[in-house]
Amino acid sequence: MNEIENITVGAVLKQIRKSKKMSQEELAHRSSLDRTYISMLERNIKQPTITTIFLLSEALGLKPSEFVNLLEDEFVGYTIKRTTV
Amino acid sequence: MNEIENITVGAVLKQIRKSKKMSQEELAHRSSLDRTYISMLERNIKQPTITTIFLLSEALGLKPSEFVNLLEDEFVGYTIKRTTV
DNA sequence: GTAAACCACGTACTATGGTCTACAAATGTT
DNA sequence: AACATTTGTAGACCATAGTACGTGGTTTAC
Repeated sequence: MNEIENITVGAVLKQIRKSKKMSQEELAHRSSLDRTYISMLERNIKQPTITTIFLLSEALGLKPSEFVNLLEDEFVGYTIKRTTV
Repeated sequence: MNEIENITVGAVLKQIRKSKKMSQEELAHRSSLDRTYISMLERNIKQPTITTIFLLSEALGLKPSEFVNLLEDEFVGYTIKRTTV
């Protein structure tokens, strides 16, 4: 079984944002988040809280559960192993 | 429009956990999270990251998107206002 | 009653979410 | 080429996610 430490949103976030032809700066403005933070999310350096998921989804025009559903598809077959046990 | 600062998972989390007749400690063990942290989530003192949502959903036997869908239903009509603008 | 399970709650601590400023490196446009 | 737009990246900073310890209070069962 494949193991990962965290759920990362970079691929999904970038894909949706590009499909909406939106820049990081525009997404940052619409979600009232920082542009450099959006960049970090897309490069999988940070992971968002549930509130940030809601903000991003709203700004991208889809439901948070739809966003999360795309994450599920990406991480099918993976289990999360906690490093700090 | 009703405004909130954060998405809180307390009500949904507690409801699902109780419906599965699971204690906080058992949920903590299954999700490899701390029991007192589960307690804080249920009392809306902390908000989880997306990884924690996945861990909790897995432990509770539902899909993360289903968990988030329940949150959506709870927060229909609410907008998130950022305090730290 | 008393034991045992469950949970609220406090405090202290480490790790990381998220902001902000600034600059470099791509990428696109003409 | 030159210019504008977009994105990567670093470093400092504050707020909070998450752990770990304890204590006390409530419920359920014997």
